[in-house]
Amino acid sequence: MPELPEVETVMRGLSAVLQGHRIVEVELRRAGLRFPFPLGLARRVEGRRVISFRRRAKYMLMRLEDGESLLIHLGMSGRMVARPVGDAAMPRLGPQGAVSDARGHNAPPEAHEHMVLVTDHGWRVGFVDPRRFGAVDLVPTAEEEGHRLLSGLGPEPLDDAFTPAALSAALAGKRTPIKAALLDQTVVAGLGNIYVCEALYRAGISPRRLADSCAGVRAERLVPAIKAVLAESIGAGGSSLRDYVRADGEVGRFQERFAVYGREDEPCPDCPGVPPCQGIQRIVQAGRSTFFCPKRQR
DNA sequence: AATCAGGCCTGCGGGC
DNA sequence: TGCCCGCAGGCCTGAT
Repeated sequence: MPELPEVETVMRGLSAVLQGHRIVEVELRRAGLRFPFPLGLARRVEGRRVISFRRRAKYMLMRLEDGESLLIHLGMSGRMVARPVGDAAMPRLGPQGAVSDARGHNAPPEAHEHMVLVTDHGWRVGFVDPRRFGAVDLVPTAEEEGHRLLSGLGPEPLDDAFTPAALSAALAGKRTPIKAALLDQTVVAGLGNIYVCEALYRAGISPRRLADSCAGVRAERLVPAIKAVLAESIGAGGSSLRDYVRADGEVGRFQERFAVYGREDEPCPDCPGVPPCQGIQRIVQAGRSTFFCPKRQR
């Protein structure tokens, strides 16, 4: 589910619930996810106050007092759910960070809720991840960037440092299709299958074009397209291909604005009617679906 | 060094 | 209605 805009939205939802509060208990329902939970996870988090949050690519970092950060990655199917303890209303933090249906606090735990943080202000925040491709780790706050999952990441696409020149340098010499290059987190960090498709569409670049040939003038179109689609999605609360609700009670709605993703055989929104384009095509690249308009994207 | 297929897991929707 | 198959938003590993 979660690419950069979704992780950003979830992180903001978590921040609204947790920042400034103390974790009084950590419940672990299994030994780990993609890899084992860090040694002493519960002991090292319990009793600590949550200082702040930040996001790096698709990773969330929850800074705790005493200098450690809880790193959370949602993988493909991860989401956060939050509910006040002992209250009739039971908000949930969906993939976008938040609140939905009501269940009694004695209701059985949600399926695949692998870790729960209980706070001193009476909230339970759970990490639900059916496919278990997610990850949890602890890292010294001063050494976050050196964590093995973060150290190799490329630039943040919304940072000023992510410029056409920087992207061109990263693409130069790459003999792989631009679609695959943009999914490479060392080139730019945080894009996934959906937003790569959408950004290439906006930039009018074929997903099959060699990455090397996108350095230069095409990067001048690609970088603003990437920034725009991410910023618009964050502004819409991310996209939800499943049901979920945010902390403010709104669902992420950006999926309604996808131009190409998941729209095989639908007309391309920007092609003029005559002669009609053949519509959005789906192809498979590196084992993943790519959606694009062959007429508009060259 | 760079690139790609395969694997990790479970759930869901479409077709029969 | 029910079963089976293909597919899914990420990322790491190993083979080439």
